[in-house]
Amino acid sequence: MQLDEAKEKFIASWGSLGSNWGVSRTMAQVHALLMISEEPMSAEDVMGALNISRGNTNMSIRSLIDWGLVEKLHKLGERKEFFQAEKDMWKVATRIARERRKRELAPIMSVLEQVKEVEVSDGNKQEAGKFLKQMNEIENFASRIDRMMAKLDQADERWFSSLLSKFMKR
Amino acid sequence: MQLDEAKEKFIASWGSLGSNWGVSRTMAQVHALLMISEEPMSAEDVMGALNISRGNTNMSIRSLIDWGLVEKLHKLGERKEFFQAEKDMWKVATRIARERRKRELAPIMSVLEQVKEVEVSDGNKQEAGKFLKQMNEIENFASRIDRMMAKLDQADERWFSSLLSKFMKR
DNA sequence: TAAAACTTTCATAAATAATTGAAAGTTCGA
DNA sequence: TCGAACTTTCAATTATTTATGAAAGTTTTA
Repeated sequence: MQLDEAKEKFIASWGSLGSNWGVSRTMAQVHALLMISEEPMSAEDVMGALNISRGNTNMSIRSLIDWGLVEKLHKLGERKEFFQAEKDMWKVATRIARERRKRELAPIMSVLEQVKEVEVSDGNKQEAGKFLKQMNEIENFASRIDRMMAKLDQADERWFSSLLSKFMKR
Repeated sequence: MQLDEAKEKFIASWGSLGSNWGVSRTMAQVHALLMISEEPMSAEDVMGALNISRGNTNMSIRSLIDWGLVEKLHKLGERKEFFQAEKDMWKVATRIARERRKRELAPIMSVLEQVKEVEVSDGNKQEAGKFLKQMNEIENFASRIDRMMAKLDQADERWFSSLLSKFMKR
Protein backbone atom coordinates (compact mmCIF):
# COMPACT_ATOMS: atom_id res chain seq x y z
CA MET A 1 0.00 0.00 0.00
CA GLN A 2 1.19 3.49 -0.81
CA LEU A 3 1.56 6.03 1.97
CA ASP A 4 -1.13 8.30 0.54
CA GLU A 5 -3.50 5.44 0.22
CA ALA A 6 -2.85 4.39 3.80
CA LYS A 7 -3.48 7.91 5.01
CA GLU A 8 -6.77 8.11 3.16
CA LYS A 9 -7.83 4.80 4.55
CA PHE A 10 -7.07 5.90 8.07
CA ILE A 11 -8.96 9.17 7.62
CA ALA A 12 -12.00 7.43 6.20
CA SER A 13 -12.19 4.85 8.91
CA TRP A 14 -11.56 7.31 11.71
CA GLY A 15 -14.46 9.23 10.23
CA SER A 16 -16.86 6.36 10.44
CA LEU A 17 -15.68 5.51 13.92
CA GLY A 18 -16.36 9.08 14.93
CA SER A 19 -19.93 8.96 13.78
CA ASN A 20 -20.53 6.31 16.44
CA TRP A 21 -19.02 8.54 19.06
CA GLY A 22 -21.08 11.67 18.87
CA VAL A 23 -18.49 13.34 16.71
CA SER A 24 -19.76 13.90 13.20
CA ARG A 25 -18.07 12.08 10.36
CA THR A 26 -16.41 15.14 8.88
CA MET A 27 -15.34 16.34 12.27
CA ALA A 28 -13.58 13.05 12.89
CA GLN A 29 -11.99 13.13 9.45
CA VAL A 30 -10.59 16.56 10.08
CA HIS A 31 -9.23 15.29 13.36
CA ALA A 32 -7.65 12.29 11.65
CA LEU A 33 -6.11 14.50 9.00
CA LEU A 34 -4.60 16.78 11.59
CA MET A 35 -3.38 13.84 13.65
CA ILE A 36 -1.29 12.51 10.81
CA SER A 37 -0.18 15.87 9.52
CA GLU A 38 3.34 16.75 10.51
CA GLU A 39 2.67 20.46 10.30
CA PRO A 40 -0.27 22.49 11.56
CA MET A 41 -2.71 23.17 8.74
CA SER A 42 -4.82 26.15 7.77
CA ALA A 43 -8.57 25.92 7.17
CA GLU A 44 -7.79 26.27 3.48
CA ASP A 45 -5.42 23.31 3.61
CA VAL A 46 -8.00 21.12 5.34
CA MET A 47 -10.67 22.17 2.88
CA GLY A 48 -8.45 21.17 -0.01
CA ALA A 49 -7.24 17.91 1.48
CA LEU A 50 -10.68 16.59 2.33
CA ASN A 51 -12.57 18.26 -0.46
CA ILE A 52 -15.21 19.80 1.75
CA SER A 53 -16.82 23.21 1.74
CA ARG A 54 -15.53 26.25 3.51
CA GLY A 55 -18.49 26.32 5.88
CA ASN A 56 -18.19 22.71 6.83
CA THR A 57 -14.47 23.08 7.39
CA ASN A 58 -15.05 25.98 9.70
CA MET A 59 -17.81 24.26 11.68
CA SER A 60 -15.83 21.07 12.08
CA ILE A 61 -12.71 22.82 13.27
CA ARG A 62 -14.77 24.92 15.62
CA SER A 63 -16.38 21.87 17.21
CA LEU A 64 -13.06 20.11 17.51
CA ILE A 65 -11.76 23.12 19.38
CA ASP A 66 -14.82 23.00 21.64
CA TRP A 67 -14.16 19.37 22.38
CA GLY A 68 -10.53 20.20 23.15
CA LEU A 69 -9.25 17.95 20.39
CA VAL A 70 -7.69 20.65 18.23
CA GLU A 71 -5.97 23.89 19.00
CA LYS A 72 -5.59 27.08 17.08
CA LEU A 73 -2.19 28.65 16.65
CA HIS A 74 -0.58 31.45 14.74
CA LYS A 75 2.50 31.20 12.65
CA LEU A 76 4.90 34.08 12.86
CA GLY A 77 4.44 36.47 10.02
CA GLU A 78 1.30 34.68 8.77
CA ARG A 79 -2.11 36.20 8.91
CA LYS A 80 -3.98 32.91 8.65
CA GLU A 81 -4.85 30.70 11.58
CA PHE A 82 -3.37 27.23 11.76
CA PHE A 83 -4.67 24.19 13.54
CA GLN A 84 -3.07 21.21 15.17
CA ALA A 85 -4.60 18.11 16.68
CA GLU A 86 -4.08 16.52 20.02
CA LYS A 87 -2.11 13.42 19.10
CA ASP A 88 -1.87 11.73 22.45
CA MET A 89 -4.52 9.03 22.52
CA TRP A 90 -4.97 9.19 26.27
CA LYS A 91 -5.83 12.85 26.02
CA VAL A 92 -8.07 12.29 23.04
CA ALA A 93 -9.99 9.66 24.96
CA THR A 94 -10.38 11.71 28.12
CA ARG A 95 -11.54 14.75 26.17
CA ILE A 96 -14.19 12.68 24.47
CA ALA A 97 -15.24 11.13 27.76
CA ARG A 98 -15.55 14.56 29.31
CA GLU A 99 -17.79 15.89 26.55
CA ARG A 100 -20.00 12.84 26.51
CA ARG A 101 -20.41 12.95 30.24
CA LYS A 102 -21.64 16.50 29.86
CA ARG A 103 -23.91 15.83 26.93
CA GLU A 104 -25.36 12.44 27.76
CA LEU A 105 -25.00 11.44 31.34
CA ALA A 106 -26.02 14.81 32.71
CA PRO A 107 -29.41 14.89 30.93
CA ILE A 108 -30.41 11.37 31.91
CA MET A 109 -29.46 12.01 35.53
CA SER A 110 -31.61 15.09 35.52
CA VAL A 111 -34.59 13.17 34.16
CA LEU A 112 -34.12 10.48 36.78
CA GLU A 113 -34.19 13.16 39.46
CA GLN A 114 -37.40 14.65 38.11
CA VAL A 115 -39.12 11.36 37.64
CA LYS A 116 -38.63 10.47 41.27
CA GLU A 117 -41.01 13.27 42.21
CA VAL A 118 -43.90 11.09 41.09
CA GLU A 119 -47.02 11.28 43.29
CA VAL A 120 -47.78 8.12 45.20
CA SER A 121 -51.40 7.58 46.16
CA ASP A 122 -53.21 4.68 47.71
CA GLY A 123 -54.37 3.55 44.31
CA ASN A 124 -50.98 3.17 42.68
CA LYS A 125 -48.85 2.41 45.69
CA GLN A 126 -47.53 -0.89 44.47
CA GLU A 127 -47.02 0.11 40.87
CA ALA A 128 -45.34 3.37 41.81
CA GLY A 129 -43.16 1.53 44.28
CA LYS A 130 -41.79 -0.79 41.65
CA PHE A 131 -41.27 2.05 39.23
CA LEU A 132 -39.35 4.05 41.80
CA LYS A 133 -37.22 1.08 42.69
CA GLN A 134 -36.26 0.64 39.06
CA MET A 135 -35.48 4.34 38.69
CA ASN A 136 -33.28 4.20 41.76
CA GLU A 137 -31.31 1.31 40.41
CA ILE A 138 -30.68 3.10 37.18
CA GLU A 139 -29.69 6.27 38.94
CA ASN A 140 -27.37 4.39 41.16
CA PHE A 141 -25.58 2.86 38.25
CA ALA A 142 -25.51 6.09 36.28
CA SER A 143 -24.06 8.02 39.14
CA ARG A 144 -21.29 5.48 39.59
CA ILE A 145 -20.37 5.85 35.95
CA ASP A 146 -20.64 9.59 36.26
CA ARG A 147 -18.25 9.75 39.19
CA MET A 148 -15.88 7.43 37.40
CA MET A 149 -15.78 9.65 34.37
CA ALA A 150 -15.29 12.76 36.44
CA LYS A 151 -12.30 11.06 38.04
CA LEU A 152 -10.93 9.94 34.73
CA ASP A 153 -11.00 13.49 33.52
CA GLN A 154 -8.55 14.58 36.17
CA ALA A 155 -6.47 11.43 36.20
CA ASP A 156 -3.28 10.91 34.30
CA GLU A 157 -2.39 8.07 32.06
CA ARG A 158 0.15 6.33 34.28
CA TRP A 159 -2.37 5.95 37.02
CA PHE A 160 -4.92 4.61 34.60
CA SER A 161 -2.40 2.15 33.22
CA SER A 162 -1.57 0.76 36.59
CA LEU A 163 -5.25 0.39 37.36
CA LEU A 164 -5.75 -1.33 34.06
CA SER A 165 -3.08 -3.85 34.80
CA LYS A 166 -4.68 -4.71 38.13
CA PHE A 167 -7.88 -4.92 36.19
CA MET A 168 -6.45 -7.43 33.75
CA LYS A 169 -4.89 -9.68 36.38
CA ARG A 170 -7.96 -11.44 37.69
CA MET B 1 -46.02 14.42 38.60
CA GLN B 2 -48.40 11.62 37.76
CA LEU B 3 -47.09 8.10 37.37
CA ASP B 4 -48.04 7.90 33.70
CA GLU B 5 -46.36 11.16 33.00
CA ALA B 6 -43.21 10.01 34.78
CA LYS B 7 -43.17 6.81 32.76
CA GLU B 8 -43.52 8.70 29.50
CA LYS B 9 -40.74 11.03 30.48
CA PHE B 10 -38.44 8.16 31.28
CA ILE B 11 -39.21 6.41 28.00
CA ALA B 12 -38.62 9.55 25.97
CA SER B 13 -35.33 10.35 27.58
CA TRP B 14 -34.06 6.78 27.48
CA GLY B 15 -34.85 6.97 23.78
CA SER B 16 -32.74 10.00 23.16
CA LEU B 17 -29.95 8.57 25.27
CA GLY B 18 -30.07 5.44 23.15
CA SER B 19 -29.59 7.32 19.94
CA ASN B 20 -26.17 8.35 21.24
CA TRP B 21 -25.31 4.77 21.99
CA GLY B 22 -25.75 3.06 18.67
CA VAL B 23 -29.18 1.87 19.65
CA SER B 24 -31.87 3.58 17.60
CA ARG B 25 -34.33 5.85 19.36
CA THR B 26 -37.30 3.55 19.03
CA MET B 27 -35.25 0.56 20.01
CA ALA B 28 -34.26 2.31 23.22
CA GLN B 29 -37.85 3.37 23.86
CA VAL B 30 -39.06 -0.17 23.51
CA HIS B 31 -36.37 -1.23 25.91
CA ALA B 32 -37.38 1.48 28.39
CA LEU B 33 -41.03 0.49 28.12
CA LEU B 34 -40.22 -3.13 28.80
CA MET B 35 -37.92 -2.22 31.67
CA ILE B 36 -40.70 -0.45 33.53
CA SER B 37 -43.40 -2.89 32.60
CA GLU B 38 -44.27 -5.28 35.38
CA GLU B 39 -45.47 -7.92 32.97
CA PRO B 40 -43.95 -9.16 29.74
CA MET B 41 -45.61 -7.46 26.77
CA SER B 42 -46.67 -8.66 23.34
CA ALA B 43 -45.63 -6.92 20.12
CA GLU B 44 -49.18 -5.63 19.90
CA ASP B 45 -48.95 -4.12 23.39
CA VAL B 46 -45.69 -2.36 22.57
CA MET B 47 -47.08 -1.09 19.30
CA GLY B 48 -50.06 0.40 21.12
CA ALA B 49 -48.14 1.87 24.02
CA LEU B 50 -45.58 3.67 21.87
CA ASN B 51 -47.78 4.37 18.90
CA ILE B 52 -45.41 2.96 16.36
CA SER B 53 -45.98 0.80 13.33
CA ARG B 54 -46.08 -2.96 13.29
CA GLY B 55 -42.92 -3.17 11.19
CA ASN B 56 -40.96 -0.85 13.39
CA THR B 57 -42.07 -2.71 16.48
CA ASN B 58 -40.91 -5.96 15.04
CA MET B 59 -37.55 -4.62 13.92
CA SER B 60 -36.86 -2.95 17.24
CA ILE B 61 -37.70 -6.01 19.26
CA ARG B 62 -35.62 -8.14 16.95
CA SER B 63 -32.57 -5.91 17.38
CA LEU B 64 -33.02 -5.80 21.13
CA ILE B 65 -32.99 -9.57 21.15
CA ASP B 66 -29.81 -9.53 19.04
CA TRP B 67 -28.19 -7.20 21.51
CA GLY B 68 -29.26 -9.48 24.33
CA LEU B 69 -31.33 -6.78 25.99
CA VAL B 70 -34.71 -8.43 25.59
CA GLU B 71 -35.88 -12.00 25.63
CA LYS B 72 -38.79 -13.71 24.05
CA LEU B 73 -41.06 -15.91 26.11
CA HIS B 74 -44.31 -17.77 25.79
CA LYS B 75 -47.19 -17.56 28.18
CA LEU B 76 -49.00 -20.76 28.91
CA GLY B 77 -52.09 -21.08 26.84
CA GLU B 78 -51.30 -18.01 24.77
CA ARG B 79 -50.48 -18.11 21.14
CA LYS B 80 -48.70 -14.75 21.04
CA GLU B 81 -45.07 -14.17 21.89
CA PHE B 82 -44.25 -11.98 24.86
CA PHE B 83 -41.13 -10.00 25.53
CA GLN B 84 -39.35 -8.95 28.65
CA ALA B 85 -36.37 -6.69 29.15
CA GLU B 86 -33.18 -7.25 31.01
CA LYS B 87 -33.66 -4.96 34.00
CA ASP B 88 -30.32 -5.35 35.70
CA MET B 89 -28.27 -2.31 34.76
CA TRP B 90 -24.97 -4.11 35.05
CA LYS B 91 -26.10 -6.64 32.49
CA VAL B 92 -27.55 -3.94 30.26
CA ALA B 93 -24.24 -2.11 30.30
CA THR B 94 -22.11 -5.18 29.60
CA ARG B 95 -24.36 -6.27 26.75
CA ILE B 96 -24.03 -2.86 25.16
CA ALA B 97 -20.29 -2.85 25.68
CA ARG B 98 -20.03 -6.26 24.06
CA GLU B 99 -21.95 -5.20 20.95
CA ARG B 100 -20.06 -1.97 20.56
CA ARG B 101 -16.76 -3.73 20.89
CA LYS B 102 -17.80 -5.97 18.05
CA ARG B 103 -19.20 -3.22 15.86
CA GLU B 104 -16.74 -0.41 16.42
CA LEU B 105 -13.49 -1.47 17.92
CA ALA B 106 -13.06 -4.48 15.67
CA PRO B 107 -13.27 -2.51 12.40
CA ILE B 108 -10.81 0.17 13.45
CA MET B 109 -8.35 -2.43 14.66
CA SER B 110 -8.55 -4.14 11.33
CA VAL B 111 -7.88 -0.90 9.46
CA LEU B 112 -4.90 -0.18 11.69
CA GLU B 113 -3.51 -3.60 10.84
CA GLN B 114 -3.90 -3.02 7.13
CA VAL B 115 -2.49 0.45 7.18
CA LYS B 116 0.72 -0.74 8.75
CA GLU B 117 1.50 -2.60 5.55
CA VAL B 118 2.42 0.68 3.92
CA GLU B 119 5.46 0.59 1.64
CA VAL B 120 8.46 2.43 2.92
CA SER B 121 10.91 3.68 0.31
CA ASP B 122 13.95 5.90 0.50
CA GLY B 123 11.87 8.84 -0.58
CA ASN B 124 9.27 8.73 2.14
CA LYS B 125 11.27 7.12 4.89
CA GLN B 126 10.85 9.90 7.39
CA GLU B 127 7.23 10.68 6.64
CA ALA B 128 6.25 7.02 6.64
CA GLY B 129 8.13 6.52 9.88
CA LYS B 130 6.14 9.18 11.67
CA PHE B 131 2.90 7.89 10.24
CA LEU B 132 3.66 4.37 11.40
CA LYS B 133 4.59 5.58 14.83
CA GLN B 134 1.27 7.35 15.12
CA MET B 135 -0.63 4.29 13.92
CA ASN B 136 1.17 2.15 16.46
CA GLU B 137 0.24 4.43 19.28
CA ILE B 138 -3.38 4.34 18.30
CA GLU B 139 -3.37 0.60 17.94
CA ASN B 140 -1.75 0.23 21.28
CA PHE B 141 -4.41 2.25 22.96
CA ALA B 142 -7.23 0.60 21.05
CA SER B 143 -6.04 -2.85 21.93
CA ARG B 144 -5.88 -1.98 25.62
CA ILE B 145 -9.46 -0.81 25.49
CA ASP B 146 -10.37 -3.89 23.51
CA ARG B 147 -8.88 -6.26 26.07
CA MET B 148 -10.54 -4.34 28.84
CA MET B 149 -13.94 -4.68 27.24
CA ALA B 150 -13.43 -8.36 26.58
CA LYS B 151 -12.66 -8.79 30.27
CA LEU B 152 -15.66 -6.75 31.31
CA ASP B 153 -17.86 -9.00 29.28
CA GLN B 154 -16.95 -12.01 31.38
CA ALA B 155 -16.67 -10.21 34.67
CA ASP B 156 -19.38 -9.95 37.24
CA GLU B 157 -20.66 -6.90 38.93
CA ARG B 158 -19.17 -7.45 42.36
CA TRP B 159 -15.70 -7.59 40.89
CA PHE B 160 -16.35 -4.44 38.93
CA SER B 161 -17.64 -2.69 42.03
CA SER B 162 -14.57 -3.49 44.01
CA LEU B 163 -12.40 -2.24 41.17
CA LEU B 164 -14.46 0.89 41.01
CA SER B 165 -13.92 1.59 44.64
CA LYS B 166 -10.16 1.24 44.27
CA PHE B 167 -10.52 3.50 41.30
CA MET B 168 -12.28 6.16 43.33
CA LYS B 169 -9.85 6.09 46.22
CA ARG B 170 -6.93 7.99 44.78
C1' DT C 1 -56.04 -29.19 4.78
C1' DA C 2 -58.06 -24.71 5.46
C1' DA C 3 -58.20 -20.64 7.56
C1' DA C 4 -57.28 -17.87 11.52
C1' DA C 5 -53.66 -15.83 14.33
C1' DC C 6 -49.65 -14.11 14.40
C1' DT C 7 -44.79 -12.49 12.49
C1' DT C 8 -41.63 -10.72 9.06
C1' DT C 9 -40.26 -8.28 4.96
C1' DC C 10 -39.40 -4.48 2.08
C1' DA C 11 -40.43 -0.65 -1.21
C1' DT C 12 -41.76 3.81 -0.25
C1' DA C 13 -42.33 7.87 2.69
C1' DA C 14 -41.09 10.82 6.45
C1' DA C 15 -37.96 12.70 9.62
C1' DT C 16 -33.34 13.98 10.84
C1' DA C 17 -28.72 15.29 10.19
C1' DA C 18 -24.93 17.01 7.53
C1' DT C 19 -23.20 20.00 3.81
C1' DT C 20 -22.89 23.70 0.67
C1' DG C 21 -21.64 28.30 -0.79
C1' DA C 22 -22.74 32.88 -1.19
C1' DA C 23 -23.16 36.74 1.68
C1' DA C 24 -22.18 39.09 5.92
C1' DG C 25 -18.91 39.86 9.48
C1' DT C 26 -14.31 40.67 11.42
C1' DT C 27 -9.57 41.93 11.86
C1' DC C 28 -5.40 43.92 10.53
C1' DG C 29 -2.01 46.86 8.24
C1' DA C 30 -1.04 51.07 5.97
C1' DT D 1 -10.59 55.02 7.62
C1' DC D 2 -10.22 51.84 3.78
C1' DG D 3 -9.87 47.63 1.70
C1' DA D 4 -7.75 43.15 1.44
C1' DA D 5 -7.40 38.85 3.83
C1' DC D 6 -9.48 35.93 6.35
C1' DT D 7 -13.53 33.80 9.26
C1' DT D 8 -18.29 32.97 10.36
C1' DT D 9 -23.15 32.47 9.51
C1' DC D 10 -27.27 30.47 7.74
C1' DA D 11 -31.03 29.42 4.38
C1' DA D 12 -31.31 26.07 1.00
C1' DT D 13 -29.94 21.62 -0.59
C1' DT D 14 -28.42 16.87 -0.27
C1' DA D 15 -27.51 12.64 2.11
C1' DT D 16 -28.54 9.43 5.68
C1' DT D 17 -31.26 7.22 8.84
C1' DT D 18 -35.80 5.63 10.54
C1' DA D 19 -40.56 4.50 10.18
C1' DT D 20 -44.63 3.01 7.75
C1' DG D 21 -48.01 -0.39 6.36
C1' DA D 22 -49.61 -3.42 2.99
C1' DA D 23 -48.39 -7.79 1.39
C1' DA D 24 -46.10 -12.15 1.95
C1' DG D 25 -44.74 -15.70 5.06
C1' DT D 26 -45.24 -18.85 8.94
C1' DT D 27 -47.28 -21.50 12.54
C1' DT D 28 -51.08 -23.43 14.98
C1' DT D 29 -55.53 -25.32 15.69
C1' DA D 30 -59.69 -27.46 14.40
